[in-house]
Amino acid sequence: MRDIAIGVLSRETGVKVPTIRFYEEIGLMRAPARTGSNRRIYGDDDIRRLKFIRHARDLGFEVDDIRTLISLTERPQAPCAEADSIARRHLATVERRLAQLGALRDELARMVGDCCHGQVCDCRVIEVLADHGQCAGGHG
Amino acid sequence: MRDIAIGVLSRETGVKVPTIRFYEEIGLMRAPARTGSNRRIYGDDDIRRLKFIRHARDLGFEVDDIRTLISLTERPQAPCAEADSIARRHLATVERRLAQLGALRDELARMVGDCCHGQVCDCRVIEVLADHGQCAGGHG
DNA sequence: CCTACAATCTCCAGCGACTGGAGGATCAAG
DNA sequence: CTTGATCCTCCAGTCGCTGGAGATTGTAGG
Repeated sequence: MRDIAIGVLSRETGVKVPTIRFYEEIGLMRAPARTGSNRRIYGDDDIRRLKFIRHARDLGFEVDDIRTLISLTERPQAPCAEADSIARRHLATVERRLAQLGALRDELARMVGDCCHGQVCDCRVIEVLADHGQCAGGHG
Repeated sequence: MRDIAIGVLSRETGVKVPTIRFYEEIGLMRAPARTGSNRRIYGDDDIRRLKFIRHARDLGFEVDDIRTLISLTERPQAPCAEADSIARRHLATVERRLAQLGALRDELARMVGDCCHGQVCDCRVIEVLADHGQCAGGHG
């Protein structure tokens, strides 16, 4: 078990130092041991854990979900139904966002494409924004 | 010009009352006239403006961009190049997000699909999250 | 006219997920 | 011994809202 300083942990995981401390504060990372001069000492476990957290965040999982996922990794005999359902729920969210974003892109593309590059008073961009009726968008 | 109370404005635009006040605070909505008893009085212009704001927010434009777009609508003779460039920039952002989210969906779908619904120790969801190498994800 | 109750007002704290600065202590290298 | 990097804690700010407290005002019914 190497002794890893927070800066090294940061470099190895790509998570900024203040963010690591923040993760400790909110209980995603456990409070590590300290040196005599009060500096945090991490080990390889912490690198793994932080990479897990970071990866999950990159995938857009919320902190609460990550907390659950981590507690699952600590009970490896537990059925994985819960992990599965978190992932499924998240997948559904992502697919919803994807659909919304696709519609949004189409609308933006149309706005930009139709713009005759003249004056604002004739600008499709402004017009589309001003007239809600032109768009099929939901939101949420 | 009807006299419209903030609650009516809220109902007509789908923007919550505190949000309207917030928009006033940050200068998206102008400060309206008041009644003798200090209540905000809006007009039809304000409905239009708030709908514009809401629509732009729904489309994911940031408040700063909306501020610019609004100031453009108030100079209708100005060339629309700026509105166009804001929309283009936003379109590019949306397309980037869309691509990322697509990759994310694929990864999540794979995670969920590969999960054998057994124990956590064999769970693909957990495994994929733990092993960053398995994923092609960038982030930002 | 009185009573409810709804709507409004201001102020301010909180959300999520960080980010970064101030001001001080400590460490490693030259 | 000095320099500069790193670390510490604390706290305020980011963005775009959201909602509660506590006071006031408007409106409808009895």
